Amino acid sequence: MKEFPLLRRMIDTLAAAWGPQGWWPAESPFEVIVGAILTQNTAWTNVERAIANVRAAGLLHPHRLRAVPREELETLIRPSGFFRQKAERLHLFLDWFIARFDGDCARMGNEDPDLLRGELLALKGIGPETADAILCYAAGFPVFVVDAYTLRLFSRHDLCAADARYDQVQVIAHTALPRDTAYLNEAHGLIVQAGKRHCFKQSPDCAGCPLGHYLEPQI
DNA sequence: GCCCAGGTGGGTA
DNA sequence: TACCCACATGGG
Repeated sequence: MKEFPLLRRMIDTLAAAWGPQGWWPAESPFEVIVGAILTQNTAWTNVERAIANVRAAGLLHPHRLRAVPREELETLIRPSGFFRQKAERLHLFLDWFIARFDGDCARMGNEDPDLLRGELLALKGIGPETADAILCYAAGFPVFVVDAYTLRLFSRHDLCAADARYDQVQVIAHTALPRDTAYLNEAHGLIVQAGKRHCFKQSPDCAGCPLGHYLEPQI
């Protein structure tokens, strides 16, 4: 495996080339949470349609969204796919979120992040990526979010095995990168951007990619 | 028509 | 632990 400092250089290279990413794409911390659940194994364009429906119905608020009947919620989020599961998951999350924080994202920031992560993971439908997205982008904790792009990029650059598990990949990021919310926030956004541009594979798409020189054949 | 997308949970060996 | 599968829509 390559040395972890490579990762720091890769992120800084992308940051210099592309500038601030303004990740996560949402207008409020609560919208981050809704998006994090709806985007599970789903293209973001479909999530946007679903969130637009929720917003248009005036339901992009914890208490109001919890009060919506299940079938109505399913109809609103249908474009994001897996709509039956996701409607249940949203309601289960909201039960906890309202009981625990009265639906106030800012109050999550006062908790111990490790304990909060454990509570989130205990909820049906909240796995490690969704939990970490909530911790970083809705609660403001310095947590790196691992996703499919991250695994592809890291394994392509020999930072981890192709079948590495979530926590292993996260440890690499937490070891190599500053434990700073703004930095880790940006790092994930840059990796998503790199993933969308197919920087994780050698192909004509890589022409002009800032990471091009990291893609030289490794002897 | 076919493959894939910013995952997760449940079942089985 | 390590697979396998269901879950559903929309775009390329």
